[in-house]
Amino acid sequence: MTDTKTRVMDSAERLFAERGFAATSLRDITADAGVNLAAVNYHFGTKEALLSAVFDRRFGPINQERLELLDAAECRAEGAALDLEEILRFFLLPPFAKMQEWGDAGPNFIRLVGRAHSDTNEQTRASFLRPFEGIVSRYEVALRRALPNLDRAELRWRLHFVIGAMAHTMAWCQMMKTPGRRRGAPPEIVQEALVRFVSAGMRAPASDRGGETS
Amino acid sequence: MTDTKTRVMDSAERLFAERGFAATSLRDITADAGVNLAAVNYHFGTKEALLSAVFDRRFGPINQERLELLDAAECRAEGAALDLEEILRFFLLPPFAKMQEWGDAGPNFIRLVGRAHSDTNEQTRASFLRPFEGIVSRYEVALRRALPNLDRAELRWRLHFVIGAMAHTMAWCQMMKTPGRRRGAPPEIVQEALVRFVSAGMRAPASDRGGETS
DNA sequence: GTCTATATGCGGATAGAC
DNA sequence: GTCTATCCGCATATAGAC
Repeated sequence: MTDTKTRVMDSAERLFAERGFAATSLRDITADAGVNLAAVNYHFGTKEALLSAVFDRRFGPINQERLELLDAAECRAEGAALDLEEILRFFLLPPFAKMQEWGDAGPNFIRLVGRAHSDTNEQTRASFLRPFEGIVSRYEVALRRALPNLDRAELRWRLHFVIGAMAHTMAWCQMMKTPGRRRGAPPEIVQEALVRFVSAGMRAPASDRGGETS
Repeated sequence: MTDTKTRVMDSAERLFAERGFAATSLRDITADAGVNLAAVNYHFGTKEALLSAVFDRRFGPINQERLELLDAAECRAEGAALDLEEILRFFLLPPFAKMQEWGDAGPNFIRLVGRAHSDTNEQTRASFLRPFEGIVSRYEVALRRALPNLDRAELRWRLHFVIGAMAHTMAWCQMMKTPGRRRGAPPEIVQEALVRFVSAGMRAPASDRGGETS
């Protein structure tokens, strides 16, 4: 039996992902976790603080891996521009890699993050979107070096589309096959398909003025 | 002064898009609309029925246009396969075209739909996702004809990524410039960028086994 | 740290006058 | 069709015993 705090976070993670934050009551969570209602306020203070705790526990590690992979590769490259597909791989794959590391609890969090990407609430933005935007800026610089002929605004929009494809895949990650399920492709197949798709999208011929070719 | 029913739907549309369904109370809506609380139950019955009404009002026309554009083009082609980019244009552009037709109220609904794409609630699925899935199946057939060498499962996933890129762009459509705003690109620019991006993604070289080249 | 009990307010929905 | 007033349950959060 794991400890109360962890049990609450696990249940919250799953229920927030399935029903959304506002539609999930603390009673739903504590009933699911098999703990007392008052334990939530004792351990976390408020419902919003619980949401932040749920994000912080797993989103930090994902983003740290994103940064470390990029840093390490840039260090190895000694000033040369990185390969486009490599950069996209570093950006896209950590969520799915961690999902598999985390076992049964992984998909819950990944779904939650997938949905959070289209969330405009101020509470979600604070604990989720703000740190993510730092990552995006960092990758935007790397991508600009890999695609030096692509118009800056166009690159920003394409990065936006990359995030959309990734977020949607995360939100519906239950469509991927895990060892126990019948339907759906294994995560590795989907990940590779995603990388191929967005790599080609980033390299698309540009509009009439200002061209990127290869 | 427009009629009460319309005012309620307009406010609901905006607030559902901004805060989400569960986080928006009927009191928020009626206060924003400047109508009496009881009017909601008189005109719509329940809060869920109001949500359905909000979807039905605008999502039907969008999907009808998607179908009509595809039908008309297939009719003109007289049995020949359509061009990939043309198909994607028919699928992707109606939401944005309608958004601009609808003026100030347009972006609210488009954001709502963008968020709904990653919603797994049963209530949202019923009034939104089910009809959409019919459209997707129809387009999947057309795409398979345009990309006959692409593996079927791979095509499904790529269509999934297309939807993700589109949904994310819809959810953040306030980033596009409308006549009165300073920042952001005009919608036409973004739409074209999206079409170019996903067209290239769909045509990406396939994995080792089973290839699609041009 | 964990429980019971409860304060306090907001939620959707309705009754019934006009 | 529109209003006021209200029912009633559920929400978050807390007090205080153990």
